[in-house]
Amino acid sequence: MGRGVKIAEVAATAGVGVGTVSRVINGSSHVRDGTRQRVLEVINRLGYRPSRLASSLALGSTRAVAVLVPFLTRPSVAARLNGILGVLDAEGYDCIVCNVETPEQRDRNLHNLADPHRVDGILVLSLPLRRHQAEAVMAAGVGLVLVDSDCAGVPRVLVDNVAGGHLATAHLLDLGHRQVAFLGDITYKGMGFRSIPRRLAGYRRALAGAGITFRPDLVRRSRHSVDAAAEVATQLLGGRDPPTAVFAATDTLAMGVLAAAEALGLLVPRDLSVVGFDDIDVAAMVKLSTVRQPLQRSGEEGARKLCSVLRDLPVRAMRTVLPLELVVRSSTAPPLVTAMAGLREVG
Amino acid sequence: MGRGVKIAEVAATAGVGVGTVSRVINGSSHVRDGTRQRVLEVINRLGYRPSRLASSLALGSTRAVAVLVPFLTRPSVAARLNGILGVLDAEGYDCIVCNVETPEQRDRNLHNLADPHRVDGILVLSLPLRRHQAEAVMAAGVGLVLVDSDCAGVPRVLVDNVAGGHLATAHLLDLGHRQVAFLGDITYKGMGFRSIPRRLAGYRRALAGAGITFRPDLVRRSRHSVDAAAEVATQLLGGRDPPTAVFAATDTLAMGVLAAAEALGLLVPRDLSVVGFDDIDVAAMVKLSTVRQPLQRSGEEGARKLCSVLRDLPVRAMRTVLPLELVVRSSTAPPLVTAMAGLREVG
DNA sequence: ATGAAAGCGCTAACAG
DNA sequence: CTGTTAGCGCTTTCAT
Repeated sequence: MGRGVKIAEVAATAGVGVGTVSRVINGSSHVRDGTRQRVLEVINRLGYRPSRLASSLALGSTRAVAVLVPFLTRPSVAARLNGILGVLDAEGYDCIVCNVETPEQRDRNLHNLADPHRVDGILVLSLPLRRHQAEAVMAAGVGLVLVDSDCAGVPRVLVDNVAGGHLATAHLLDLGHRQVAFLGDITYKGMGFRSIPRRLAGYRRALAGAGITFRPDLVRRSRHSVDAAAEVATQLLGGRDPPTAVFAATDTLAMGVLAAAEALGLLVPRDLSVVGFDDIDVAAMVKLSTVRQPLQRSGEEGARKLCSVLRDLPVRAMRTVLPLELVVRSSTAPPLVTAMAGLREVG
Repeated sequence: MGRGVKIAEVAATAGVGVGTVSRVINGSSHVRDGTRQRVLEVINRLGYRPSRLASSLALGSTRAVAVLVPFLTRPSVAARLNGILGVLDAEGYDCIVCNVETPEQRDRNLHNLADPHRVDGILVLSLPLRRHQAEAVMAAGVGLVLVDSDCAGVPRVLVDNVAGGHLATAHLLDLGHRQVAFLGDITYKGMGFRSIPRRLAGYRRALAGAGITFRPDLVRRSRHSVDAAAEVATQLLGGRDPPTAVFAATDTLAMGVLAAAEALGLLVPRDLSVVGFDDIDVAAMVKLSTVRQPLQRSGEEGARKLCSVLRDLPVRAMRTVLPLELVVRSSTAPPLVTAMAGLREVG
């Protein structure tokens, strides 16, 4: 054990040149077996460990990638990040995580991470990039891949949120609901998340497809927390001509709707149907019907894609669209009127 | 804009030496104002950006720290990590996140992260370290701080889990419960988390303090997921001589108990009281009484502590104990028998 | 105040 | 197969 043992010392002790030691370390085949043993022995005896910085500088690669994530504490984000870390670890990359909560943070990070020799690549989660930002990164020779976000010319993995919004809404419509509300989140000034507006588009499309006129008063927004959603939902459900069903753009928002319903004494799904989006862990717990998207897998695919980029391998698909799936649990049912009509018919 | 502009080119263009350019970049005061302007102008014109690796190597510091986290997707972990990232970002450190799910991963990471010039410091979350591991890291000149984990001689921030377990149990006992169960998680082979065993110790101490004999059959374990906990809780509650209350060692486990109760048709808190631990976001949502620990803050304190270590500042406290607080919501109430006795008295 | 030069520790091309 | 040497790009004495 020795502090600060350098390759030269190992070479000298083993009676070889530094080149040979380097070859041994990096598993080059062009080293006689005896020599290798001797070097290895000295390395162990001296407790030598190569300097990461030095080898990275010589190699011209940091063997690290950064991931830009908005709101790390959201379960959906953590799930994606989990997938990313898994493959990056397996591929031997360090993963620098940058939590982003404001547009300034996003831009600052995006800029700084493009510094020479800072990271080999960047994975951006959910945050839409402007063309020039993406180009700046790539022009700097830094690999770039987007997850849950879109930008032409940049490798990306995403889901069809319009289809997802349609899926959720159509489920409610098929059940017989005619007053279906939409609960989205407020636009985080400047962050420009695109997923939720797209889900809203899907909602409108489904309505139109069913010949139902869009009621702007049934579209609400709240901050992205259970409490905030509950508050907004309380107003919505307590107002005049309330909906019999609501499509909440994320499971977290749906939780708020559920809480509001309970507080108002509404039984779900008897008095109110609710469908969410994402299928985070708690969704199953509260038996929420929801649109499931492969969160962890999106992270894995994105990370794999980045690894390809970094190895200069051809990216298999510039744009990978992951499947969405409606998971029906017990937060959705036909509206009371329909159910009663059914009874009447039967009777 | 130029790809690969190096400091020498800037120096040449500005008609100065590289030393001067370096001084300008790093804000050294010993540069004439005119010179500084000229250099700055050239830097901008050429689009020069210093190489992170090169400066780090010269400086002998990576300006990066690693954080070892077990099970990133657990809400409590994400909350802590969020706190860590916040202060590290503010302090200008990159944060490499290493997710750890097995003892081998933990040991491998701990070993590799101690490579020279890999990171300046390591923050370990919840994972207990053996003395020799901690010493190896520190001996390698890498800063080390523990969060939610204990190890003499290492700066750390934690809570008193024994006291927490006592707090939760005493609350139930004070309510009049006499059959109080404990639900912990299975020992993750080799990971050796210590928090939950300590909470169990607090539970036993509270029982003893109330003169109640410990019933081993009331102590159960499950994997750390809502589903698994629900399964175990179902057996517990459906068995002979079931408890009237359960202290679940984490909120996630408590969720399982709640789910099991509902499935069995037990009303909470009328037929069963439940108290959890952590106070993660969902706890409020399901109105779970719980022992709150400052999750995000623990991360912040830990990160701050690490920053002190890295700056060779004296660490204010080797061992910071954060406060615990009982949050009573509506998952706890007196047991039915007691409530009825009370009624009788009144009547 | 500023230029020249010696590292920081390793990799890789080149010669042998 | 292996030793030597020239970088990788920046910081920092040490002179001037």
